[in-house]
Amino acid sequence: MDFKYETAVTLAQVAEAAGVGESTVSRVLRNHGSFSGKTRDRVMAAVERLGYVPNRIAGTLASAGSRLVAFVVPSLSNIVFADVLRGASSTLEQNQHQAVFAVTDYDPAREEALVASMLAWRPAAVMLAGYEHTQGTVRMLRAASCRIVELLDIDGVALDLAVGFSNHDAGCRSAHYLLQRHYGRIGYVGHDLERDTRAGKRYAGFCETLSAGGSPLVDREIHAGASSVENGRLGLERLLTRSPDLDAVYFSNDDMALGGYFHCLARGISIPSQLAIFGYNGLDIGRVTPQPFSTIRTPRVATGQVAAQLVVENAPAQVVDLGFELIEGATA
Amino acid sequence: MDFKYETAVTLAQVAEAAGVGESTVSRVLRNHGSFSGKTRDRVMAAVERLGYVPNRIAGTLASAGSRLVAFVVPSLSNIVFADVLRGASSTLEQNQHQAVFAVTDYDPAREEALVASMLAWRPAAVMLAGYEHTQGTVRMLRAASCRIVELLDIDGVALDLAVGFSNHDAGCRSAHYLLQRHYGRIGYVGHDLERDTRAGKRYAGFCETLSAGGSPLVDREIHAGASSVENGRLGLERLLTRSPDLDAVYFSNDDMALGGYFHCLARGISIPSQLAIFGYNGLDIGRVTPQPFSTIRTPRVATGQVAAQLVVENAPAQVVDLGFELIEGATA
DNA sequence: ATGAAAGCGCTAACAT
DNA sequence: ATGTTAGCGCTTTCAT
Repeated sequence: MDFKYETAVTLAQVAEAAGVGESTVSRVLRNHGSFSGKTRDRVMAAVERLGYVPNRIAGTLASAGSRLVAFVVPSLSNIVFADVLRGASSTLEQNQHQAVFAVTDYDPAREEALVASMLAWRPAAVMLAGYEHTQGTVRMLRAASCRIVELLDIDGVALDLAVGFSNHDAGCRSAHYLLQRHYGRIGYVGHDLERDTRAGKRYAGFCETLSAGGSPLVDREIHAGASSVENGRLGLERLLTRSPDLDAVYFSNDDMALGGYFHCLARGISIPSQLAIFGYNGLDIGRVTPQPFSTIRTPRVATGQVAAQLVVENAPAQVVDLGFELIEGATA
Repeated sequence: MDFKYETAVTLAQVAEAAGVGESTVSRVLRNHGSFSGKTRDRVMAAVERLGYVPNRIAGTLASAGSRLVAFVVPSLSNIVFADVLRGASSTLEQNQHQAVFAVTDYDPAREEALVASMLAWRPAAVMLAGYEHTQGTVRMLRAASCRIVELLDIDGVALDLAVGFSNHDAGCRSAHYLLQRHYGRIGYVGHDLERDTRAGKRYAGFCETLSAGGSPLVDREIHAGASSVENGRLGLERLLTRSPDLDAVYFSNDDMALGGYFHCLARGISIPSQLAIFGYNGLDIGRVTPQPFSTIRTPRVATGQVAAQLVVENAPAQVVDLGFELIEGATA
């Protein structure tokens, strides 16, 4: 079977059908410049009749102004990035921009390759997660004439725009909370901190605050792989095998914490009396568990929205701190 | 502060710097046609020196062959679509294609608008969820000279390519399983079936099989909103208030089922002896709960991969049934 | 208010 | 093996 590669209707054909010049059609379609109501009607009629769909490839090339926004995110399965994309995509749509994306799997080298390939589309902006990029990535981005937005992190020096919150502070706040509640033998269960540098920053802040408070971290279990509910469960199991006398555990995020929570349920460990659990992200699921999670809620959708807004209005370089909110649940 | 809108380096500049013609540079860059090793080195050196990044906008316009693939998905927060995108995006990348996306929020009218806007990029293919589209959407897609891929559903007539599995059959299989296990008073908890038509097909198949088996559905609770863990919990609570004597409940998917599971945990309802729970999707999280979920695992990532592969190789129109797998967990 | 014509940066014949 | 030359389908001056 063969496919209909009928050449699409072009603006020139519309112009001819409407009996006007090409530029007139262009003006009418973009509602820019002047034209009479009569011509507009004629043009629109022709557009309708022929089923004309403007070719943005050509339009972009001619006007040198791209309406593409490139997202280079570590993962799509991670609800965090899905939320950011969702927030951004509605704002972008409303402003006639298009989202293009690529997934790095938390690999900086892949990020570099993907940024290169994205830049070939001459996007209006490139959106990245966090501050940790290869030299090559930074060089390319600097050389490109597009906006750069670093998302979900503000602990560092921004290349251009940055929208998010301080992961380091989030770690500190979590530690404060636990100390305040008189937990004293605290452990940590996390995933690959080298790759997820934002989790690394939270961990660092958490440990600093614990130490400053006189109750340094007792033990930790760090899984080399990605964050997941399963790894959280496994991590807590291992941690408790080594250090059964912990009274609280900080998880690298809510997914991991949920795994820990399941482990406790399965083993009959009562929460929080025997063991307190503290997470990060404030996922919806943590509000539906039999005991709502103690965690930190991050403004993920808002991060996407604000980032998109700044790009759309071509705002000056700046760092926007959206903050976060500590949720006092029932698990710690 | 102002931004560096330095005009980017063009192929012509590279050609000049390398002392060769434009087409030679083009050939070298695309590794197509013939050129000497010497010239290749000269060209590559110039590319490197100038930091040249090819402009795909121009390239696409000139070659009339787009390497964009447009995804119009109902939701990104739903892990199902994130998985499909993930599967597709790696395959696409390997073949120098780019994914563009837009989110419909399960609204057919938005789908139509977004398809129109996507078509303006002259994509090589448009990927959609399922078969239910507005007349306008179908007309536009038919008129466009691009491949159309309908994902995650094969219960219907495909426009061009379709990759997925039968949701209707999945519903039937689930019912069979429950009947076989001698559950007899069966209920259903679901979300908006009008919008999520695939869930609707499962529901239909499920009910048919139950009736045929002599144990028609006893009661159902359908939440008007989207699927979520919270709505699953709420739904089960309501259902049990009305029909406390059910012995099994089928959920529209694992997210909803997880909510139901949490409800049981919170209320001390023992699973599966007091109440059996059956889900759909086979999410990872369902394997980590204290009792692994009884559910149906769907090939989401594979759906994305296969769809991308077919597009890349411009395969003839066809329907690919990837099937599904029933997982005998501990909840039913 | 409208049309003509010159590009935008590249690819793809067609020469040589 | 390499250069020359038309476009691709628009937008954008610049006339009129």
